[in-house]
Amino acid sequence: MGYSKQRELVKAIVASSCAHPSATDIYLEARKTIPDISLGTVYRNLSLLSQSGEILRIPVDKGDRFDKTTCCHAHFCCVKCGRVFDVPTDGMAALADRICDHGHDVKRTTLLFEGVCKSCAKSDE
Amino acid sequence: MGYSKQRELVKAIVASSCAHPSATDIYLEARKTIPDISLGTVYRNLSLLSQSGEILRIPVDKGDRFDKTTCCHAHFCCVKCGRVFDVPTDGMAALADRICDHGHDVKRTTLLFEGVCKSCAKSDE
DNA sequence: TATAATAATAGTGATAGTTACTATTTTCGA
DNA sequence: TCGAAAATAGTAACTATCACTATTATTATA
Repeated sequence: MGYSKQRELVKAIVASSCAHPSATDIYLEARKTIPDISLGTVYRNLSLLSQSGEILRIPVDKGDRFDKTTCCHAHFCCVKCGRVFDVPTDGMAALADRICDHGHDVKRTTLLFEGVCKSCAKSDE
Repeated sequence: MGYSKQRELVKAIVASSCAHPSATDIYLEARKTIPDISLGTVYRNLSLLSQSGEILRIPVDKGDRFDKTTCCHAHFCCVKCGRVFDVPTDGMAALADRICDHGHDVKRTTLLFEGVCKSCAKSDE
């Protein structure tokens, strides 16, 4: 994997965001810096970066979301507003180990909780 | 939700399968019994059945998969052959409880491991 | 049982997220 | 500096899923 300012930008946007942006979010943000960046380039780089482990792909109901890779954590996604929250957790590594004991090779772990977040529940009343 | 033989069939197919079939898998299987069942009907019933908790929807990389057991367990998906394995686990409910303590309302929990399964790793050598 | 209201269907078309393709441009080593 | 390799922009294609509509099946009721 060589260098391109587009890939650096995509990585920087994911790294600086706490909102778990979608590919389209990242595309729109990237266009502020490189106006003619193409959506395909954003998708390709998101795939490359998540394959190499530099960012994390979160498979949510409608389209994927992306996260900077910090330590192992889970996500909570509100089915109403679509926001994704981080959930610190431990014990997941132990579970993955158990699968590896069976001869499988775990490359990626996704723990996702979905429901209605506090503020959406409030605005429902 | 009333009755329809199409919905019964979709439910029966999911209930009798251990392979975590996709919507298309279920559609193809259903056509053996009801040749003119439509793909839209399969999708609609899969949505209805998973909403009512009669079956479980598993969001995998490419398209969703469905499972008969709705009791809490995780999945391991092989990125090579696409097969989905069940992973029994406990402690997930405790995690969901912790999120609820923050005022959120957890409706669905997805714990997905991805990697290369034993037999795919073997056939790689 | 007959019938009217309701729900579900088949078939088709539309949508959205994502990937593939190609000609052009950029990167980077020699 | 030059040329091979990689990356890009732009567009088109693909796939999973959902929406729409006329028709058919189910169900409640008289």
